[in-house]
Amino acid sequence: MDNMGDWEQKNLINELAQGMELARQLQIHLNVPSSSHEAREFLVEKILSSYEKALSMLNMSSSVSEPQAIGGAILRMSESPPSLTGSPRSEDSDRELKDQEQRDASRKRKTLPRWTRQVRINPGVGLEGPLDDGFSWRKYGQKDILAAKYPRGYYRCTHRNVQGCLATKQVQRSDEDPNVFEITYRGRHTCAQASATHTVPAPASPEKHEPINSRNPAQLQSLQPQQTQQPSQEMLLNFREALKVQTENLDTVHHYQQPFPSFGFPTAASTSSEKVENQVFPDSLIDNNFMGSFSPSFMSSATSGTNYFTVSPTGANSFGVHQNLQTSESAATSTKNSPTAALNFPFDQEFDPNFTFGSSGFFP
DNA sequence: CCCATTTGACCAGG
DNA sequence: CCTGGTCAAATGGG
Repeated sequence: MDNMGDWEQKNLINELAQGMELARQLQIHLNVPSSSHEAREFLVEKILSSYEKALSMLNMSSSVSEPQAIGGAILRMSESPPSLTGSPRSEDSDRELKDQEQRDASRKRKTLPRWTRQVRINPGVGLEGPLDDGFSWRKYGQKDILAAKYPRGYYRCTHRNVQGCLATKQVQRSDEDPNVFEITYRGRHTCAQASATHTVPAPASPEKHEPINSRNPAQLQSLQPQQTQQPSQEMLLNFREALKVQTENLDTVHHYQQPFPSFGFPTAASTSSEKVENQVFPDSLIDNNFMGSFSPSFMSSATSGTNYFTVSPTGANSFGVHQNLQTSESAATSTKNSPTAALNFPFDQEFDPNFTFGSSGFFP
């Protein structure tokens, strides 16, 4: 970051500023009922592409010099250059012909977007679990990967059967830095994750209701024909989570210190986005359109900083996400006999610092 | 009793 | 043939 040329930085700022401007426009559009779908869609597209550009700039400048040194952020699209762990594509095993839908899906899968996020957890303290992104995942497999010290965990969206949500993620602990997890997401969530605040008129299914305190970051961009899927979803989700916390705090305490100490939103809200959210953005809006949860001040501060996410046990706990939290927590704390679970520290595994990643296909 | 995780087998692509 | 990804029966926790 420091080594980013000014011109580059300028471009970046430019891009972000534009994104902000577009977001503002979108905001206006959203408040005008007569605004057309197309117009909104269009704006969203532009905003997304704007962020995409900005991100790629960041990635370029950071990866050229220090791949992940700064623990920086690193969202990568599949098209982007190699460098990432030699995890090639290879996918699509449409053996799941159970649904004809899934067939289409499997076909789609080839084109499914894939992006990787590196998450650094807080060392030291035992608990590392909550690499939680707000979605509930269900583990469906684990595999030892050649040339990788740690096994890779496979997760799919919990609501896959019910809603046909094809989102998937893989969690791979980094070889060199055990505090870093590479999480590869595949596909976008189409499920109306919990928080049936409104949405699905599902007849009060006797399901286990998430003990969600207030309401879970509703991740429902579902019915949107978004073909171009991007990491944005992921990021924005995090932003919203942060925002959510702010909102809550604003309700009660008007002076939040650090809702999430090491969550990677250091100077965020430096401008203290005060009541902006609640007023400017109606609830429904926030739930339905993730863009809506952007307050200019928050966005600018958040995006200008590093966009990597460090997870701290306590910090994430306060987010009130459970499913995942529970599982990972139990795995990490109660230390099961098997070295698995999303983010369980395989302390019980061999731990030889075999830093010779040069031998494997890590580097050409 | 229900449901998520575990774990070895299975499958398809390279 | 090897490897990564997924399935599904068994397992265990709540």
